[in-house]
Amino acid sequence: MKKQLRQAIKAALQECYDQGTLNSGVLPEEIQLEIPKNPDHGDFACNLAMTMAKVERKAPRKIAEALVAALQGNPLCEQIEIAGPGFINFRLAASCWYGVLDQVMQAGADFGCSRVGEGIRVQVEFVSANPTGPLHIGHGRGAVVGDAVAAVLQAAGFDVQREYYVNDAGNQVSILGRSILLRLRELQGEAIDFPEDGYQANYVRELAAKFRAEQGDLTDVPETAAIEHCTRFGVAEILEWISEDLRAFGISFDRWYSEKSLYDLKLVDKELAKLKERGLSFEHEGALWLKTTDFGDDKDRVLIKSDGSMTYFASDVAYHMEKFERGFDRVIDVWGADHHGYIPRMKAMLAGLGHPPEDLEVLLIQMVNLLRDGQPFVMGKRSGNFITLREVINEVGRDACRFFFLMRRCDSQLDFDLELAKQQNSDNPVYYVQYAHARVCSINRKATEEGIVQPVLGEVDHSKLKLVEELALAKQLARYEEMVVGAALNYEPHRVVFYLQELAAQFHSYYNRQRVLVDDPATTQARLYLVNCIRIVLANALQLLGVSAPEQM
RNA sequence: GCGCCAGUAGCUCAGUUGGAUAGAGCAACGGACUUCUAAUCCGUAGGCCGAGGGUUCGAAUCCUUCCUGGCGCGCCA
Repeated sequence: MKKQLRQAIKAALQECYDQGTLNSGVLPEEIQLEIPKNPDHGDFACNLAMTMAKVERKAPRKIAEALVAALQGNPLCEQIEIAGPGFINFRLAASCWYGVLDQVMQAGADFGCSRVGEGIRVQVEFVSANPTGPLHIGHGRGAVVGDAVAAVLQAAGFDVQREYYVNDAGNQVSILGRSILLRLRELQGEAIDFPEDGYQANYVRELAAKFRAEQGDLTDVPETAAIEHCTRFGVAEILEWISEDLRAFGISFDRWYSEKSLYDLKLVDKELAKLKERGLSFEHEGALWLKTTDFGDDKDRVLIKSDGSMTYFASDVAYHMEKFERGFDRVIDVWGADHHGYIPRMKAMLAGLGHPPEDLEVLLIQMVNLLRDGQPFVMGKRSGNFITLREVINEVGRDACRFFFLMRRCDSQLDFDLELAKQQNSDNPVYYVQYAHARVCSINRKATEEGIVQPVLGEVDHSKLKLVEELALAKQLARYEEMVVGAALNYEPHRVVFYLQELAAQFHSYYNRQRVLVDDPATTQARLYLVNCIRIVLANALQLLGVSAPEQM
């Protein structure tokens, strides 16, 4: 719809030049059309006359007059007005808007999908929590946002892969291994002195007990090998928990990428060699550094420590180089906001290798403040005082939980009060939206009871839809695809949430004011058609968020 | 000290990438169930968009200086 109008304006502009009513000959790159807040200003407003005032050296209103003269008689438009400082306001014919109903019916579950991202390969890496303990609430937010970002990108036609990076190498997991081993010794009756930096939580004891039951006591095994055994066991077990938790949340990954495999396959060495070859790394005081300051970082960064061990950064560099070698055009990382200091060095690394830094997009997910009855929960993996994501999902439900996490822009902090989220049962916006869907289903059930046949595509008399709220609903549906594209290009799934709330509100209002099943069969058919289009769009949008669309509530 | 994010109604937040009179939801107040589901709807009230300065036809939005809150600034992961 917007495209057609834009095309018409472009043609009108050309006509003005041909006829000499406008002279600059400048063709703007993009003609901006926006949906005005105030419905009195029409369906679309165009600011072209104002932006052209400078090059054209004419008053905006004069330019607008010339354009409007050229646009007269266009069948798309019912009314064209010049308003305010020089806006051109378009009101489209109702028949244009009701055309989208047929598009919704025809496309069904695919309505809203587009091809703007066609042929572009995108990887979304998210969660990627260390496999040293169960997921907590902060991971949950990143998980849902990452999943929804991937979903809107897919809907916009991008070729998307979801990946989880498993930090199964390095210090943290070997601390886990040592912690398990110590608990194992404890089970064997040894008095142990549990270190400060060990994992104190109870699940480590459970892992030790399970290890003992399955693999025995490790009595004659040398310490380093024993720790390694425990590490592998612990990582595998915990990854199992994590993937179960994510499944419960409706999230699955195309690939789980092991950090350890980077080392096993010598990929880290290989990528570091490439950096050296390009003169991007240098030795200093026995360590190997990456010269990130040449590309906007404020310090150079260590890749190999003077004791010969690799930093985390080294494997991250190798991992991201490898991502691009796999052929992704764009790589999206979803991180906790506390890692934001890491972005400049990653972008610097890419720039050094000749990639435009924009190819890597880092989404920072701000903290979740977990509360219960207004009291803050102090979280810490090692202290053992935390609520797992699983417990939260069990307590407040998957739909409410996902919806809640997606309601805000990810770069603002989120207070999550468990009692509030549960208590909100009737006030929670997720039910409001789901209820709208269930209500349409209920109308359909009633229609079937009364022997009314569902309307068929192409056999509906749109002219029976005469009310302003019906037209407004059709316009809202027409906006859906563009909203999804915007959410995808900006990585902002919360737009889908706000759209859903608007559409549901419009529907509820309509429902309360008008009956769908009325005496006149043609009107009944037209209204059934309209509300079922609404149902389809509600379901499609909820699907993007990973929230269910119940038929009955 | 330097950097990142945020600051909009009493509370929680949107704000179409610079557009016209700044919007929702809670909370408050007043109404609507003999109807396809009241988990709903209708109405009232609520504002110095953190503060100052700048950019222009036009600023909550862009630039700048402050203020407040959160988070970072290791040869930790």
